[in-house]
Amino acid sequence: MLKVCTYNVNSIRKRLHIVFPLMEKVDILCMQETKVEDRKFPEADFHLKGYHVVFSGGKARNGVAIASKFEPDEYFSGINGEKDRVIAARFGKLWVINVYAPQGQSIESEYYRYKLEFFKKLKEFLSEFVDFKGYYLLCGDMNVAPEDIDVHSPDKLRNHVCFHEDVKKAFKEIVQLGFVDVLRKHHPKERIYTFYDYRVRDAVKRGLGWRVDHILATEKLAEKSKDCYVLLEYRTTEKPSDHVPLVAEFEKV
Amino acid sequence: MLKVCTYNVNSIRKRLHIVFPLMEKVDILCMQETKVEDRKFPEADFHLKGYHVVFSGGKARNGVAIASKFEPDEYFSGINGEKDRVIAARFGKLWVINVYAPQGQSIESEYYRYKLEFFKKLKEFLSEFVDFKGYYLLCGDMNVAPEDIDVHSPDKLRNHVCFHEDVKKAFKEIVQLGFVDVLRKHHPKERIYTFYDYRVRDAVKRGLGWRVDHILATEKLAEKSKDCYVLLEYRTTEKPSDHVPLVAEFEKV
DNA sequence: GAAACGTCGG
DNA sequence: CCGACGTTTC
Repeated sequence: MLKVCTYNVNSIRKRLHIVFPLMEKVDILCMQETKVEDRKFPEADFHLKGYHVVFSGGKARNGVAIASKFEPDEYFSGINGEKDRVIAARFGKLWVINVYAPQGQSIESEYYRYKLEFFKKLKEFLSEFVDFKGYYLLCGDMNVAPEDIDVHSPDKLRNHVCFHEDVKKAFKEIVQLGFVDVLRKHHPKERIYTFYDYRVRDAVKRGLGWRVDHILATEKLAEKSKDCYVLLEYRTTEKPSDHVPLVAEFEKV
Repeated sequence: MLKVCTYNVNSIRKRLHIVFPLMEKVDILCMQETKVEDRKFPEADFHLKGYHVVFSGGKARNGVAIASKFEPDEYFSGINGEKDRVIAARFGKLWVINVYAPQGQSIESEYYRYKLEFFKKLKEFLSEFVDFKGYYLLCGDMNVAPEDIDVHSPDKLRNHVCFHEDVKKAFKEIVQLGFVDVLRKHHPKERIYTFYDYRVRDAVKRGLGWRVDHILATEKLAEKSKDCYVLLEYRTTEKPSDHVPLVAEFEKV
């Protein structure tokens, strides 16, 4: 069994106490918002624990990394001239593409236009790069809740940058290139959230969450998926990220 | 036996892991540089451990506090319109006056003039307030090393704001009002430091310290002093202050 | 070197 | 609320 996890760490340096216990449970960990320049990435800590890690980030914001129990055969980072939002690594026949999509701030803002542009560029990249007859995994913090079931109050949130029609459409176009939403394959109707905003008090207790982190697999790979679930305990330990790790299990490819 | 301690905590909120173990060893703890507004002072933590505490500070800088195992009979804070550099409490016949003197930045700076002015005002206050036939303790971070033996390199430091002639004179005038330097009573020739600057690497190991924290007693009280010593172990634990707690032991008054 | 704070961003 | 960072002070 192969376990792959996506987790927005909200600073890798402040989350090592969560990341290493998590690595004991999974084989490949895709991280977003590492918030660290490459030269300051805590690479040695991973090596000391016997893990491999590849990363790509800039100062203070964004940043992505993939940690793994086996060494990637190859990897690259960056699309569209930006190095801190996409990193991909190949493990044998499996390509793992890890994405941190822009949040977008507000519907009217420049950042939202940039977010929509990002999805357009990401779609172009994936159309080129992915062999939809192969084993490809697209995971990360997409900053999109695709359906009403994926947010706590859909009718109140239709103008939110992570739930607006335009961004849902942009995301859907990517899925429709040929991906399967692995969580929904196994839990089509369950309310499962991967993000509880720090700023809303007792968000977990009150169920005020979002499903914005995703694991998407090409069909051939999705056929091998056995389950997909969140690890909420990591959102409720000491000094948590405001995201929740999302795990998918696959038969070995 | 009564044990009184002076300790520049360099943020009370970041030093509770040191302050509470220290309180197990002493009866009265005078703290400087609490660096916290009164409304954010961690008063509840002291009460939870069964200690009394009085404090007076402003935002971010300075700030003084006195914690104790018995309740003070009375206390006040502030001299000269400044509330965050002096606090005093009476325990029966004993008055404890806790001071955080300005550092002074550099000999030429405005802050140094203010430092000299502070000592002048402090002297005036003490002349008025202290009954030199009674039991009074003046302790705190004075930011003055009174003699050559009190700094690691006297000849290199004659222009330092904590070792300049003018500030030594200002401090000496206060002592000569009628105080005894309790550490020097018991250890007249020993090199004992209470401060090792964070910025000098391996300062403790290399002996690059200063004696700028003091416990001064009126003569009647000094007669009852049994010993005075530093607790260097608290400068070498996890997350230390750059100062060292200084303890004086007295027969009960 | 370490602390508080203000600003920016999620 | 919780990050990173720049600034100020010691």
